[in-house]
Formats: sequence, structure tokens, C-alpha cells
Amino acid sequence: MSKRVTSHDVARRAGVSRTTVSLVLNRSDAATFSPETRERVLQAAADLGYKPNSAARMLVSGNSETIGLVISNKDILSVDAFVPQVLHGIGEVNQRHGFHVLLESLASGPGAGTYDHLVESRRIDGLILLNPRQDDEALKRLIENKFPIVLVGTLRHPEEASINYSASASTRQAVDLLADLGHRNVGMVAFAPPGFVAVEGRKEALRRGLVARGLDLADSAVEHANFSAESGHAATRALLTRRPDITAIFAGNDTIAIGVISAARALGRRVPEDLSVVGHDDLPFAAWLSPALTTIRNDAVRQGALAAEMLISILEGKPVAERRVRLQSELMVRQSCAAAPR
Amino acid sequence: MSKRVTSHDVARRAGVSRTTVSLVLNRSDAATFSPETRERVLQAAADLGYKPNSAARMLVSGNSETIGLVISNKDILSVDAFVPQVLHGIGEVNQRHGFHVLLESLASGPGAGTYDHLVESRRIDGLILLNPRQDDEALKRLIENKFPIVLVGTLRHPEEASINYSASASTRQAVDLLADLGHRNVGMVAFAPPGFVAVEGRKEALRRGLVARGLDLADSAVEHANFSAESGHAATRALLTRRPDITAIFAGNDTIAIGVISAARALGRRVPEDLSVVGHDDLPFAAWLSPALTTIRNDAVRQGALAAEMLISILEGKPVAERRVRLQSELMVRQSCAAAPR
DNA sequence: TTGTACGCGTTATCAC
DNA sequence: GTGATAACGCGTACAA
Repeated sequence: MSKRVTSHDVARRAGVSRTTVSLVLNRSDAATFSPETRERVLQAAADLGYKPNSAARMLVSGNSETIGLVISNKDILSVDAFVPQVLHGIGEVNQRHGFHVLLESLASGPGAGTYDHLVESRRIDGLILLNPRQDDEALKRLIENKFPIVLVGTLRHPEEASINYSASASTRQAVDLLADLGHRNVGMVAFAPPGFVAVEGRKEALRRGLVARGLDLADSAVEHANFSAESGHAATRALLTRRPDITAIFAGNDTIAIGVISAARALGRRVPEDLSVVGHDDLPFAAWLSPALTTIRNDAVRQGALAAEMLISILEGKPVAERRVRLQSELMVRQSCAAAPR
Repeated sequence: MSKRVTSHDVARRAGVSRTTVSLVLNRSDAATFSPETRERVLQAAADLGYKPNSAARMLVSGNSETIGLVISNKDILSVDAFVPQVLHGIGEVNQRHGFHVLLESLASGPGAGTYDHLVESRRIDGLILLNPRQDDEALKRLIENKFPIVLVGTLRHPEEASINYSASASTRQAVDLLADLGHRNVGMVAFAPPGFVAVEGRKEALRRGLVARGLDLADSAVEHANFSAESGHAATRALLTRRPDITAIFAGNDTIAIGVISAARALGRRVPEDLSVVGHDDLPFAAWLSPALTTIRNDAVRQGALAAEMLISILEGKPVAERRVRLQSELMVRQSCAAAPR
């Protein structure tokens, strides 16, 4: 690569001092320079293609204009399309604010201490964390130490900053839809093992919805998958074998729903005629599955964008109106639910 | 956050100089210190929880131990599960080598000059680029300037370093499979507009495969989608309306295949009885679609890992045996192809 | 309006 | 074996 251009080079070319260069370039507001000087500096910088060395800038300013995004390997491998959506939301906001994203994928598990390296090396100014686990102590410590961190999801920690959404209302709607179609035995295939807050949240929302209609969610009606469509398939086989009376299944997410549908077919059940399926997330492909998936919309792009906005506000010291944003989800009714077979 | 610990603090606590601290901590090979001093330093660092400030380290060493990954928004939104797979492969290798990934999503389009900011701010040491476009001049310039960059895909540039794979053999197999099943009119729905190397490559592989069997790929048998399942649906509708004689479709990737299947159904064609479909990539969900998708496997995790390995080797000045790695793809035969209707 | 001088935390070089 | 000193490139008081 061609030799790097320093502020010194720019200064020389413009015939001014490095101070002037720095001031002109960084303080656009300061009208404290002659338009002529200003112009010369800008011109020289452009001619030379000057880009400040970010390391030096970081060192002196103490921040990196970079936010970390931590994702467990399991998630990234298999929650599939959800992560990119969030990423997209974050990316767009970042670009507007000149921030960068450092992606850290960590081995799964409680992962104690895994953020510390990132945080303490000062490589990042703040952190966005997807799908936290309830038992993540390292994370709690970070929050309590006031490290700037925004959750996509929630830890139900009083001090957390988070973008979360409520599945209650739309889950309730979905339950109503199914109950009205005559379903009495409803099951669930969670997207991950117990311990993830989102898993428990979705399960609870379903339970409450069912109870409100005089139904229930027996433990025998719940299986836990493990992120992938494949695991969804296996879990559904187990579930329907144990509880063949079940006529409707809530899938923990849309990827799991693919597995649910495939397992149903493998067991000789048509969807939706013999088994109704409700997904979760409304990933872009959901509407194009066969049958088109009825699912609870959880706008990942929006959540990513909001999380990034909030984090950047915190980092810039701007006031944040609400530190715990709660969005409403929305039921997308499509073709995967039908009247209960009799 | 608690005050940061500098090497100076460690030095004081251990009763040695900063130099000693640095040498002990960074040069595990240098036997040039008394075991006792060595121990004292290590102990002090551990007690204080010392983590070197990465900005300072970057400034002096000139590299950031970070690799950039540039992804166009369009990709990340819609090629969906492919990107996370690659990311996963990269992440694993990086973790082993202590590297980080900086993710830059750029607005789509030719995007001239978009990497420059990243590159010249010295924020990253090297770059991995997915799915390059043939007309990306900024990229070519970067390669010609010897900036360390590894493509996942290819630009067919003599100086490039790339991880690529050949779809020829397995496309040929797929064509044979279909031809043997009696299909004569085969179409294609590309995953993106013309201009992406991978789009053209897949199309050419198909054309050659067909010609080898005495068939052809007329222009009227090709439609271009635009990354999403939805666009695959629309493109397929157009294709099958224009060429109702087509009985088998190669989808540009598995996400597009979802759209192809859904469009076929919407037009009253059963898959695979009335229309055979071949996907591309073998994303984790492909085996669980209904019908299970016959697809050309393109191991994204492996490609990501290989790209990261290669880039890190280049960065560390290690010899790289092959700068243009070419993997073989593999046909996964499942349920989405059947005898041509007559 | 501009220049000088210093600090940020680390590492390399060269004395001791 | 160990320690002082000088960079790395930038931002910014402070002096001029």
C-alpha cells in the first residue's frame, strides 16, 4: 500500500500547522478560521486522501466509535436469518453516526468473563447483546458497573437498557384464532433450551393466552429444540408421538417452524388440515413457505436500529427517554392455521 | 467503569520498569528474564487485571489484529442464512488467532471507494469480501495495491486471493439427474441481478451442463430475482408464465428456492410432481423444507474458515500455498426432483 | 489566527 | 537481566 498520509503531511501541503489541520477538520462549528485557510486545509486533505489514523485518535480520545456485538456461535449458526436482520438495523444507524461494529462470536455456554477482554481492551465503547441468558453473571456485572450496554431482549434487571418486545397481545390473538377454530390441545416447540429469557417469555405468553381461554399448556405439551430446523423436526416428532392429540403447535421461531412442518408431514399429518402451526419472528421467508406461515412478527431490523440508536445516545451522553423500550408484536395471519380436525 | 490499569501500574506494583512488563508479557520466548522477576510481573498483572490498551498497541505496532468483512445491505438482509454461516467460520478461526472482525455493511451498488475509509483509517489489517461484483473497480484497485484481501467468491483477477468453489461438477450431476428423469425444458431463477460473479458462474455452469446433454438454456428460460424469497416468487411467476413448458428450475440459492416452490404452488403446480426444483447452497434449513430440497452444497462455514485462515497467514507473512483455492461442491439429492410430467 | 509542547499507553532500541 | 528513552499520530491547552 502507498505510504500513509499523516496530519503532518496535510499541514505541510497547506502551509499551516498540524493544529490548524486538526481544528479545521474536527471542529466544523468553530468559525475561528479564515475561509481561505480553511479551504486550503480541506483541499490539501482531499488531495492527499488524508484519513486520520484511528488508533492514534482512539488513544487520545479514549473512545473507538465502535460498538461490539456479541453472539453465541449457536445462535449465529442457526437462528439464521434473525441475526442478519438485527445486524442490518444496527448497520444502518451506525453508518449515519460513523460508528463501526465489532462482531464477537463467543463459544456457547454461560461464557463468564468472555466480554471482559473486549471491554477492557478498550476496543469498543459499548455493547449490544442479543438474546441474553438469565444466568449470565458476567453480563450482570457489566451492567452494574455501568458499562454502556443495550440488550436486544431483556434480563429483567432494573438497571438494564434494552429493546424488548411483548409477545403477549399477539400470542393472545393467535390463541384466540386457534381456539375459535376449535383447537383444544395446543403444544409448543421452543427454539432453544430453557435458560434463555426469550424462550421462557414466549412460553409464558402462550400459557397465559391459553389459560385466558380456559385451556392450558401442560408440561407434556412442550418440547425444547436447539436453534436449528433439524432440532425442530426432532422435537416435534417427540412431541407428537407423546401427545398425538395435539392439533396446533406454536413454534419458537420461524426456523423451528420449518422443522415442525416437516415433522408433521413425516408423521403423515397435513399442514394446516391436520395440524396448525404458528411461527414467531416473521423472517422474510415466512410468507413464502408452503403453506405461508402464520407467525408473530418481531421486527428484528427495527430492534437492531433502536438498540444502536439507544447505545449511541448513551455513548454521546444524550438523554435517553426510556431505557427499557417495549415494542408490540403483531400477528401475521396467513395459511398455516385451519379448523381443528375432528 | 473502574479506572483502567496501565502497564505503568503493573510495573510499579512489581517493582520493575514498564519495559520489563512489556517484554515479559509479550515475548513468551525471551528467556532473558530471571524467573523471579517474570513471576512478579505476571502476578502483578493478574492482581490488577491488566489488559493492554489496544489503541496504544495498534498505534505503535501498526496493525489492529482486526479483519474487516464487507457486506452489502442487500446481501445481509436477504441472502439470509448464508452470511451467518460464513461469519461463523470466520469467527472460529479468528478466535484461535486472537483476531477480531469488523463488520461493515455498505449500501448496495457499485460502491466505489467505500472500503477506502476502513482501509485507510488503519482500523483493519485485511479484508474479507463476500460475493464480489465484476464491476467493482475500488476492489480491483485494492487488490492491485496489494492490500491484504481474500475473496469468498472470485473476481477472476490474476492477483486475487480467493476461496471459491466450482459448481460445475455437481451442476452437471444435477442436470444428469433431471435429464434422466425426462426433463427437456429447464429454467433458472438467478439469486441476484446480472453483474455478480456468482450469478454468472452458476448460470454458465448450468448452461454447460445442459449443452453436454444436448439441451440448452435459452435466454427466455432465465429470470433474475433479487436476493429474497419474495423476489424468487415473483421471478418464477414471470418465468413460468412466459415459458409454461418448463418442468424443472434451478434456483440461484435455497432462499430463492423457497420462492420458486411457493410460486409453483400458486400457479397450481405441485413440487416435485409437476415441477422439479434444485436449490443451491444447502443452508441448514434446506433438508427440512417440504419437499426436502435437492440442492448443490456450498459449504459456507468452511469457506469462511478457509478465507480467515488464508488472510491471517498473509497478514502474518506466512507462505500461502495456494492463493486461489477452489473447492468442489456436492449435489445433495433429496425430494424436490421427480420425473417430468408428460 | 496560528504554533509549541505535551500526553495518551505501548513497544523497539540501545545503554547499563 | 534490566531500565531509560524515543517514537507511533493525533488532539488540545496554552502561549504568541
